[in-house]
Amino acid sequence: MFRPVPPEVDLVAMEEAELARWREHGIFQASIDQRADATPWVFYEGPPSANGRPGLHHVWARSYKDLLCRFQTMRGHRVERRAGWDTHGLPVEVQVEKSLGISGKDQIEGTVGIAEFTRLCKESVLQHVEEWRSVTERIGYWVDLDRAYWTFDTPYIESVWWQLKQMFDQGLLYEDLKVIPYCPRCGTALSSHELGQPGVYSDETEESAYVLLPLVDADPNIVGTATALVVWTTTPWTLLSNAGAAVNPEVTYAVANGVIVAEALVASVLGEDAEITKTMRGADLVGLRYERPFDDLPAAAGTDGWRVVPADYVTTEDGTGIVHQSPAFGEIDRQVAKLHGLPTFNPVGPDGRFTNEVPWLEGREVREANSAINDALEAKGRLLKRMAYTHALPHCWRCSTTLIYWGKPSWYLATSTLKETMLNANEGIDWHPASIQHGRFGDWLANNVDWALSRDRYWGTPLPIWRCDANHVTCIGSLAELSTLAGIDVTGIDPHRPNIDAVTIPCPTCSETATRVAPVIDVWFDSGAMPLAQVGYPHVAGSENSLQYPADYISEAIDQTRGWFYSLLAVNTLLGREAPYRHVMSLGHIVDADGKKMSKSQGNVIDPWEILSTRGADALRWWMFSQGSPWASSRVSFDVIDNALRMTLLTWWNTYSFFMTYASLNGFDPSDPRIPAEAERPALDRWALSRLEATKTAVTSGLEGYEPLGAASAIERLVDDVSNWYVRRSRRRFWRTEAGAPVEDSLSAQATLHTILLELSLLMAPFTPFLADSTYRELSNARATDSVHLANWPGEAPGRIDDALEAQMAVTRRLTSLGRSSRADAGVKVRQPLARALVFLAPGSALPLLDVVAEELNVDAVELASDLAAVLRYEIVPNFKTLGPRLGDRVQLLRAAFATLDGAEVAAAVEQGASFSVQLGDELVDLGPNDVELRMKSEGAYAVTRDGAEVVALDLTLTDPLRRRGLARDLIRQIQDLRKATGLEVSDRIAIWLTGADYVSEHFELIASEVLAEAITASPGTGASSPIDLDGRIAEVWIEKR
RNA sequence: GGGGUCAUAGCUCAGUUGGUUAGAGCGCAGCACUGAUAAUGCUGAGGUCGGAGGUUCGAAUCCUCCUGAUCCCA
Repeated sequence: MFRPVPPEVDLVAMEEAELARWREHGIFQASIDQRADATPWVFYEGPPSANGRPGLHHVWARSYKDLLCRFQTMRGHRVERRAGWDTHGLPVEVQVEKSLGISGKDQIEGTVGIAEFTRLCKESVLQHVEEWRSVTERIGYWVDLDRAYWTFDTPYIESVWWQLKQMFDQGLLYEDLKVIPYCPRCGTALSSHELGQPGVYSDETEESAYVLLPLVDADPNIVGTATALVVWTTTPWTLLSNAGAAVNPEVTYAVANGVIVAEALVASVLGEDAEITKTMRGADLVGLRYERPFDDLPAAAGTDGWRVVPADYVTTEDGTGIVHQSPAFGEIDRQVAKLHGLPTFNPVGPDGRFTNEVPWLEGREVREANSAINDALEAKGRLLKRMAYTHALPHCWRCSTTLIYWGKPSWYLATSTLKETMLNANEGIDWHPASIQHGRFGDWLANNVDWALSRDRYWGTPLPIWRCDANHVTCIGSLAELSTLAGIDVTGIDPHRPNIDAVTIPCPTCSETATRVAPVIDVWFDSGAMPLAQVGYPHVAGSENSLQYPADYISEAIDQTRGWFYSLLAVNTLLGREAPYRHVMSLGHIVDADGKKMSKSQGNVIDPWEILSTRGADALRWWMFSQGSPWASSRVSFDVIDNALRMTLLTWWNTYSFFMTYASLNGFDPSDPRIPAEAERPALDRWALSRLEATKTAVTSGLEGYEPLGAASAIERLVDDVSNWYVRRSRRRFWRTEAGAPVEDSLSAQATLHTILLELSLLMAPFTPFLADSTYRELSNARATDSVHLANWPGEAPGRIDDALEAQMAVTRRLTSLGRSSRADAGVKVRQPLARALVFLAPGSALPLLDVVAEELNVDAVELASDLAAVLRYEIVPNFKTLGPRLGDRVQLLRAAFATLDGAEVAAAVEQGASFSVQLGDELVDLGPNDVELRMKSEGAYAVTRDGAEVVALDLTLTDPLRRRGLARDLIRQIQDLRKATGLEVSDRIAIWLTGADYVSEHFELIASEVLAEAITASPGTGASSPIDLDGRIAEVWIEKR
């Protein structure tokens, strides 16, 4: 029934065989289908952007996703997992640009054309997805790749459109300026990534200006004799669009020389001798009105600008402490303006030159106009001073032109209006680690600003907004809706650019022709829309039934806090839905062995295939789950993975191989009626089963509680306990060669180990799905179509729990360890039997299994000693946990006071549960038995080792019989070595001739049985002999195979 | 520049609500075992818990600042 399994395992080959079998028999699909009516446990796959090869950090996230999905499946849930691919976005475009050897919008539109460009983008994504599929499969990440959602699919895009339309209809989608780093020569915005390129920032000298803003109708009680504010700007060209002045409400401002600046900056702005005539707080200045520096730009009726507004970001590090606000040319300015209702003016065109709104500067490049603007201010008496100022400015990496910050019309989502809703939703989310909830994520939500949605690019979901010349705006929710309005059927078109740009509609308001606005949308919206869009809601037939919302679980790396974790919440909050996920696991990053981030440029990237093709997926997965907290960043190297593999997986496999070897030899049958019931088995078996049960509980609660490390650690301990204690202590019970050995005992051991290994395969299934399945099927004699992944999570067997026995075994193992330490100290080998060991236990301790201690320590008797005073001295240690609260700072006196006590006397009192008193300073204090702990100090001739109150004392007295037994054992070991050296099989019988060992002749029978000798003859044999050194005496032995 | 997280043995990491002896594995040293054996076990050395203050009878643990790493944002 069982077949032998070699102790060496080729994990990679085994995994590939399992993969093939899973594929052939559709195990993944079966694991879902067989639970068709079960309660769903909903998982969302955060779509990876497939614009490059999958790295180790992707394997990391995918492993944690798979872990809990497999676990919950085995717990009896239906866990559908649809794969997804994030296909749009700038990184894809950049890659295509690179491969074409082009760069910039001019070349995309002029040389290549949008149609060809987007076609190439799609092709590029598809090319990488193949690699993703194969890594995904190889690591055993079960996710439905065949039904994957693709963000470029028409039903997906239509769902995104529909979702946007819901927001538009509620007035949550609007157009405003967005301030961006902009190259006026190339006419393009630069991404933050482009700004991060080396050499982008370099020093530039500009003519800065200290500008006077004359106060209008100011209350002298507030401003004293001041007639003007002073602002400083390094960009005088933005003064034409000045809309307000910002002060820090907390900063102190001063009146000097008739103007207002921050008190701390009076000397630097107005000179050392400027006299301060009045001071006030910034808050007092808020609301003051002033005359705008230039009035070329007409202000619309009702405009409420040119006043002082508060802004916390204003500092007194440079300038005047009052900051000129030009919302079209500074992102912070824009936000301040939005908050306080300041107007926005933008007299600068896309070419970076003034428009005809400012006739005297029309056509001039803005930075070049600074000097003329300062001249004009000076002529009007509005310039306090002008000076050259040098600072680092960003430059276009293509053409080296100095960038300007420029307000470009963009589309926004009004997320900030739903800030409170999102904060409330966040309260209901279970974060792992918990600190994210009110830390990184909570802070991000609390500081929420509206989502800049539009991107002036090509490869993305087109913004479904159509607009006519009269500026009437129409938002479209589907291709069908578009067809109706357009009067032609466009339901079959690819909705990407440029196709969609060609579709025009008569404006529903004025009937003039409306065309689509140019932008596509931020790819993060694509991913945030996935709960509805992955099923094509609401357009796709049946999508309302297949919609699963919200997710029970999502997991991604921590950088997704502001990425997918946010976009999911924002999109679905804007849709008026509850929080889209209940539990989140936020993962740390994988870094290299030196703690450095892995990056292509550093050349320290480990290709997952290097590990998968040499160690296999289970080794990689197990390392991930067992190495540390998922949310801490983890250093990876081949060494640490090998270690994890050896430590637990190979030990597990070795134990399994051991079982299979003897189960096969013995013809073990788990249904053998002679197998004793679990409760009737020997203590060692019941202990192992209790450990199994405790482990099961720990693994279950660890995975239920999103704490995989605790679960993995519990398994590590079990594997170690089973291999290095249970099997080690039970080995002889598996042999079945000793005549007259009770068959029930052997059957107990085999049945116990079988149960443990079988249930362990279930517990390991979510962690190491390959090894688990391979061992499970062998152990359960399952068919190829069966799988551990179709099995249910093992049920509880509370009857197995035996805390008392576990405590006994724990004491037993601690004493064994102490005894070995004693032997090591005394230099007496374990092979040498000793007459007795004395053990002393802590008060209230569980009783050790004395026969086990005796066997492990190779002593004839273990005595539970009650009086060790002869060999040991008592030490009394205060229990600070009880005494601290009671005595307060007097606990510091205890140490000295205890030194004066009679240890033996106090110990006697304590053991009887009596109290005693101690002098603390001038006070006599009564202490109860719980207030102290008894410990032992070694003294005397025994080999004594202690740990806390537990003590093992070995009687080192050696008698001649003991010595002879020791030598006999030595002889046995050396003959065994000879057997192996001469190439004998373990079951071969031999005959022995022996000289020079007569003094152990009383043990010849034992020796014969241990080395499988049919006879021992105390005379020389024939042929060559081997010398055996027995404690200095040389014996000669001849071995002959029978 | 702002915010988050982290810092524990040579290395990789645990450490539950604060309790006086801070643990594991690897590595290192020594020893043992020898019917899972190019496997395994045991024992040992090794830490002022990044630094400085504070709270407390008591701090790896709570608070503040500093230093460094890292992530996010500017």
